[in-house]
Amino acid sequence: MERPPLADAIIRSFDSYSAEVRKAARFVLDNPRDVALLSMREQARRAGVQPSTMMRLAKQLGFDGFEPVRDAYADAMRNPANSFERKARDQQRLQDLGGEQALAAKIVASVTRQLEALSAAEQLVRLSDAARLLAGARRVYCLGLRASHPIAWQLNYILSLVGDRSVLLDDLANTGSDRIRFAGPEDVLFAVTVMPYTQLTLDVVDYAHRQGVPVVALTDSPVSPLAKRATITIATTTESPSFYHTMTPAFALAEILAVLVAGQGDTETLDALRQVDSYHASLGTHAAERPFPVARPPKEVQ
Amino acid sequence: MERPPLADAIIRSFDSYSAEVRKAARFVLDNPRDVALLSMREQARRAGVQPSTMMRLAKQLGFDGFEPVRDAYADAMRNPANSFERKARDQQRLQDLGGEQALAAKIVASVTRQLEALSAAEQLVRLSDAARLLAGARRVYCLGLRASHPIAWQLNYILSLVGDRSVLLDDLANTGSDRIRFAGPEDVLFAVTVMPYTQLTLDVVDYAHRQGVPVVALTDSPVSPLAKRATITIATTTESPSFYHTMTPAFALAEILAVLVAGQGDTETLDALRQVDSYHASLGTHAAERPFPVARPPKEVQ
DNA sequence: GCAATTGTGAAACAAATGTTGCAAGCGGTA
DNA sequence: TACCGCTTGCAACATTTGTTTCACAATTGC
Repeated sequence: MERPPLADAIIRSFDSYSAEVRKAARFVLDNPRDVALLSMREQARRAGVQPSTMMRLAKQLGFDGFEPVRDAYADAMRNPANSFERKARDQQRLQDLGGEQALAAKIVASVTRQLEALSAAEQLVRLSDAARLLAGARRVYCLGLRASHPIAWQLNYILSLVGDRSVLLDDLANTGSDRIRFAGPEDVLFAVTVMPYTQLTLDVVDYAHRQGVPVVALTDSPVSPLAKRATITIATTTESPSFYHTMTPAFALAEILAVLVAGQGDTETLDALRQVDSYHASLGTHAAERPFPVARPPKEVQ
Repeated sequence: MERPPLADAIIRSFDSYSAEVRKAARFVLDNPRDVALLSMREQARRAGVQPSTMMRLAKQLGFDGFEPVRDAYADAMRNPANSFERKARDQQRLQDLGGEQALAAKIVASVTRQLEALSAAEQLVRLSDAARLLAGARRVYCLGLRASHPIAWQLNYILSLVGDRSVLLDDLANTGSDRIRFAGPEDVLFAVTVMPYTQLTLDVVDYAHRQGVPVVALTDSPVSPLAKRATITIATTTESPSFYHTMTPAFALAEILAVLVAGQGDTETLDALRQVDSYHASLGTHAAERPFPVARPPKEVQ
């Protein structure tokens, strides 16, 4: 299914839909396969919408009911964008369209391969060990400077959603890491740096290590200078076909780690999320479209 | 669906089936797609067989009923790339792992699949279009708040390595986006937000749009509120098996986009990188692990 | 050739499906 | 305030679904 049947039509008239119908349309756009594979009611459920709304969407698209819509999507799935054929064609197009898109595709391929490798057994063990360590900590100090900033920030952000134990060691006026002074053996320092290693990060980790603070290191090698000081080292790759190394695998790891740590909280996590939700609701932080990040009933949280 | 789920099992025991069940099995083998897309009764009709016979086939295959069979085929259709074999293997491994590691593995798998999708032809076209637009801009304003911060930050960071045209619209004291006042039609605003959309981001984009500033939007749907104001919309997914949506695909996109933009600079980019290198060398930002100054052309800079 | 076993078709079931109609809710207008 | 049109959720509808049951037919072994 290269281009889902009604995608264009939906996008074109999306603005004229009502709020609920939009939710339905969103679902259809995002999950074209499920339109054919799931019952309408099930789709309504997942889209967070009444079955009647799916009907309304179908009718607004000019159909008698939802079944014809399903049929359209089923047809599209029957003659598959023959993955073989299509890949060949895509490859061909890359050749034609020159270096830029080819480079982008190469990077995607490279990063994808690196991500896949993250599900190696030992990685998972490391991750869950690290999660347990972080979950048990009084406070979690997050440190990632320069290129590693997004990674540390992301961990701190997600942890901050579900509690107040996380501290981001970053600030204006070069005072970011000062708060590490208050860390002790019952805390944990989460530190990120990859080659070329940021000196300040190493220094702070060194200090924390001497103070007996356990360290979870996210870095690019088990023999990186960070790893030496770390209680647990999570290693990832940063290779990229371009001039700039990629931080995407590290970012993914931090995200997963954060989710695992939050998951250890269980009910407290859910409470905190609900609280975050109502907080932002009363502040009007978000454009009103759907409740906070809990996209679906959070039954998968553990 | 390279290899239909139960093909092997069916072929293996085909001979032991009765005449009617064989008809059913034959149909399943010949029309694997229809197994997922049609109702069981309809399949029975087409196979020239009673519904009960389909049931019997399912039970002979070791299932409780026909629905699980359908599910198996539906799963196979959802990610055509993943061969059945591989999925089975992954599934097996998940069983062996604890809930926590299983969740981690699931997230990795999900994100990997989403990343793969980024190399679709239209995505690449969008990316390179966006890159061209950004490369031609006088200034590039980067805006991403809350969960989208790492994405905007990353683009700004990489662009800052190779020039001084990038401005991050973020700051202390809620003054972050003020500088958008200076943007005009010869600049570009790069804005990121996903559901639930940050109101301030939408407002700023709105303002910039009215000022005639071209907008490159990185968001989660072609019908997101961001997309309406955007000159070019790059859409990505954020689904995750966990309670928190993933920003990893968006992060990867930003990284790639940044690299493409930097690549347009060519010689200037290389000059800038060399300069960055010597700058950090003289400040001692990085731990000297690598021979310094860089012997080879500096293709990797932090 | 008969009994026992197996395979088959038809009818019946509850559950789930697609669809419809209606009343309550909402925001804007007179 | 009363009214309007539009949107939304709910309950009900007739079908259709997957599944079970059972009587009958076919096949088998003796």
